[in-house]
Parts: sequence; C-alpha cells; structure tokens
Amino acid sequence: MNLSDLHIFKTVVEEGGIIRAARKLHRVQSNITTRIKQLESSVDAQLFFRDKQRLFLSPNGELLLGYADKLLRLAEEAKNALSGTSPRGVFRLGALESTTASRLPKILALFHKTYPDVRVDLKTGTNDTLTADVADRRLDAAFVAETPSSKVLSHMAVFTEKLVLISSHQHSSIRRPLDIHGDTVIAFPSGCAYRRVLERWLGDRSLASVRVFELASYHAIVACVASGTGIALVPESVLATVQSAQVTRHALPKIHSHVVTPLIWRRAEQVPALVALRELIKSAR
Amino acid sequence: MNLSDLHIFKTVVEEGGIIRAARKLHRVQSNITTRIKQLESSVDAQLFFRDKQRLFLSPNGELLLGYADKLLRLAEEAKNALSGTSPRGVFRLGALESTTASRLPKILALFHKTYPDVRVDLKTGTNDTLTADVADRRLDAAFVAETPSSKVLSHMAVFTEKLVLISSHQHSSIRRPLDIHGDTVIAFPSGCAYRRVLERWLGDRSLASVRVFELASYHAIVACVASGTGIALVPESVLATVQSAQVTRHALPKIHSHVVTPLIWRRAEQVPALVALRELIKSAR
DNA sequence: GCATGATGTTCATAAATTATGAACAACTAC
DNA sequence: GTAGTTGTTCATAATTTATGAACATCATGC
Repeated sequence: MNLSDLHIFKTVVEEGGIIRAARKLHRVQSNITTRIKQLESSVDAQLFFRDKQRLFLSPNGELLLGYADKLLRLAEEAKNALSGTSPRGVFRLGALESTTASRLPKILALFHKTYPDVRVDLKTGTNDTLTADVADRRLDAAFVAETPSSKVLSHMAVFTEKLVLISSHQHSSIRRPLDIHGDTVIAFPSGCAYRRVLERWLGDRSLASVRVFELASYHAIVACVASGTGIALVPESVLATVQSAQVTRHALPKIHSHVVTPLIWRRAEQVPALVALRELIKSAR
Repeated sequence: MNLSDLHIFKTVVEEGGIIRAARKLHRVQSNITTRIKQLESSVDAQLFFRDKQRLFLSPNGELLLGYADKLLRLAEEAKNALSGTSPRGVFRLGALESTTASRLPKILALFHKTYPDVRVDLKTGTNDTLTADVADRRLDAAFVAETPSSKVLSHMAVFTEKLVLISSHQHSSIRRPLDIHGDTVIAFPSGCAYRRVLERWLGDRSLASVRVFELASYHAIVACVASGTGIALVPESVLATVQSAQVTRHALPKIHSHVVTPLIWRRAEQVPALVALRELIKSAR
C-alpha cells in the first residue's frame, strides 16, 4: 500500500470506473485494474464489488477511501510545507546575556511578527560556549562577541557595542590600567569575550593577578558595582536596561571599547529561518 | 514521495545513520543512500546536512519527519481498520414500517451494543421499494415481507408475523371475505406485501373493487380503524406497540395469517456488518 | 436478432524503478 | 599508521509497474 496506489484508488472511486480513471491519470486501463487488484491483495480486503462489468465500492472500500483522502491530503500538506517559501519550525538561537537584555528583544519581536510559524528557542551563554554550540549543531546561530576563527563558521557584524568601565561613585576616575590597581573585577563566568577586552587593556597585568568576582547576571553585577564591591566592564547598551544611576562610567580608549556583536552560523548550511533572520537584519539597518 | 521512502527516512533519523538503518531494514547501505537522495530531490529540499561522513537532520528534515510520522501512523491505522475483525463504518439497513415499530428496536439495540463502531442508517419503505433498494445497492440489507424472487438476492427468515384483521368494535364479526363487503380497506401505500395477503384471501374480489384508503403510518391506521373509517390488516406485533384497545381483532385462516419477515441481501457480497447481523440474529434465536 | 459501444479482465512484453555488491573516499580512535 | 567507522558512487540484477492487444460481458439502438 503506497500513496500512488491510494491515488489511483481514489480516482477510480471519484470517476466511477476504471476507464475514466485511466483517462484522467493518463494511464492505460489494464494498469488501473492491476493496481487496484494489487491494492486489494495488499490490504487483504475486497475494495469493490464487481457486478455486470461495473465496480461498486464495498464497505471496506468506503473505509479505505476515508483513509486515502486523509493520507493524500497530509502528503500534499507535507510537500507544501517543505516547498513553502516562508520559514517555519524550530529555530535554535543563542545570544550573550547582554545582547539578550539589550538589543535582542526588538529583533526578536520583529522576527516573530514577520515569521509567526517559526518557534525561536533562545539559549543564553558566553561567547565561547555559544560558539561551540553553533559549531556542534546544538544551535543554528548565535549572537556572540568575537568573530569566530573556525573555518566552518561564517558571520556577519550586527551591532557595535561600546564597552564602559563602571565603578561606584566613590571610586576615583579611571584613565589608565594602574587606576584600578587593587580593585576586584566583577565579571561574567569565564568564557565571556568582554573579559578578554579587559585583559588586553590591562596588558601584562593579567586578570590572574587581580581578584575576580563572577556573577552570571548583569543586574547583579551593576548592583554590586554600585555598592562598591568592585568594578566591571559592561556594554553601554546594557546599562540602559538596568538601574544604573548609582554607578560612574569611565571611558576606555576606542580601540578597546568598541566591539562588534556578530551573528555566527555554520557556513554552507541552508537553514531557512536563519536566512530569513539575516535578511531581516540587513534590511533593518 | 511514497510511504516506503518515508519509512526509510524515519528509520535513518531514528537509528542515526545510513548503515544502522540499512541493518534494521534488511537492506544494503547503498540502497538507503539512494532512496534518501531520491526523497530529497522529490521534495526538492535538503533533508540532511552532510558533515564529516555524518548525517545531521536539517530543519526541512525535521519538518518532514513530523509529517512522515503522521503519515506512517495513519497508514498503519488504515490497515488495522481494514483487517480488523469487528465491523465498522456505515451499514445501510432497510425495514418495513411495521418491523421498525415492533421487532427492530430490540435487535438494533443489541447490534449497536455489540458493534458500536457501526453506524446504522435505517430507511423504512414498503416490501417492493426495499427489495429494489437492496438489489440496486442503495441498501446493504432489509427486513421485508416476501422472500425475493431475484436470483441476486439471498435471504433468511427472521420473524414470523401473525396478521390480523382489525375493525372498530361496532363492526360485526369477520370470518369470510363476504363479511367485509362494502368496507373501506385502510392500507399502506402500494408496494406493501401485506396487501397482497389480503388480496389472496379475498380471492377474485380484487382490491380494485373495494375502496382503499392509504396511510403511511400504523398509528394513523389503527386510529382510523378505531373510529370506524374502515378495516385493516396489520401484524399482531404492531398492535402491541400502539393504542389498540379500541379495535376488534378478527383471525384469518392460518395459511393467510402467518407470514415470515425475511432479511434480504445481495448474494455473494461480503459486507462485514451484514455478516455480523446475520450471526447475531442466528444466535439470538 | 444483431451490430455498436460501453464496461472490466487477462496476459505477454516493455519500461522504469529499486536493490545489490563492490570499490571508493573521508574521518575517528587506538 | 592502521583498523574500524562513516556515507557515496556505479554497474548490474531483480523487481515492480506500464503498455497494448485480445477477450468477455453487458446495455442500447436499429
């Protein structure tokens, strides 16, 4: 029992005969007879009563006709779903905590409005875990902090973030690495690229030599900085989303402060929802 | 795209590879590769991403997998429905008005309790229309009043009805045909076999010479007889179901009064619900 | 009664599809 | 580096499906 058998069967019933079905299907009559007989033996049931060279649908045929209808309709739907131009299904997206809090909501809202048939599974993580997740196919794409070095990954710049150092109001102004000597650095758990920016600015003075306090929430980090626990390097866009009146911002040299947030994905894999997202980002710029 | 393609596809996904799928399906690997590639080109979409000699389900593959699941499940259900031993679907049954009122309810209740998946479409009619309906396949079977002469129809005796003449209490006793001289005969519209019984009893005195009043309801007939409009010939079993205290019964000679109610059907057509009904009737006797 | 034009079936053969097995290429793990 | 994976390709075999001719039955009209 396959779909073409069912299609032939359905046509015979609808057209009310072998000959008319054959005409409609552009096949020869004997073929229809054979396929019907074959279908009958494959389901081990008589589908038609034969009487005076005429076919009459039997109760079993009636039963199968119902299923044939459903099956053919469903198969048609499957083909349409696949050939459909609009993306659908699950789209597994990753993003940094900071991006999720600041820039992502607007994009996600627009994306969902444009492609309501796509369910976005959002996972947050650090630059490194997200990059690995995309490479290992646990994610389809991710917004991260560094353009990946891996050859299998492709990327496009989406946002430019300005990183600022924040401290409590009591802290004296920060202009050079030396100005934070002795301070505790509050940062995301390891793997976050923004820490590497800080390292580069500090130069030799590696983070290993300064005290690091790890927190997995920007809300918590800003709150801790405000209460004088330490200093932190955060994207300016994130500060706009949290209570940030109680922290002082200190600018970094442009070469350090400006980082791009790229969208990364596996090169050469045609994921419809991802293609759609890239187009949407390009046109929104 | 056919069901076996989908089955292969589903197995590849479930088993996580071509080779394991081939083992499970008792086929050679190259066959699976080919069928998958063929399926991909038939739906014009990439179902798997190939990377380092491994297959990874693509979003389109994910989509198709959902449909494949549904389709295969539905096909399985269809086969079970057909091979199922218990009858199901629509069963088109006919019966005389009298049978419907008197003997049928009990049988129908039992039948429905035994075979809840069968929907009985009951149609009432006269002996002749019902017989024609069965012969012409508008009905699967019918309870009628005469064993059919047609060769294509088969039958079995189910009930024996005792026909009685009824009149108003004012009417003098009826023993011979002469006793109803001048009376109006109230009967079902033409086609009812019980009228022919009356004709046979009357002998030469054909119904054409007596006044006939046609009513399509036994309730109405009994009520009219009670009020003295005329006489009627009805099955005794029907009288039990209507207000019959106001009519007088007159026995007919046994040879006329006893008629069997046969169930008739098209010979040599295997309708599961009908077979079930016949078995049920036999065992209920 | 007899030809005509329907119907569906059967059968040998042709065409197309599907399955096989061998050879191959690329990657993993020891 | 070698053995053991993986999936692909290709020529060939096996199977399935389509064709066309011959046939049988029935309804219709003259």
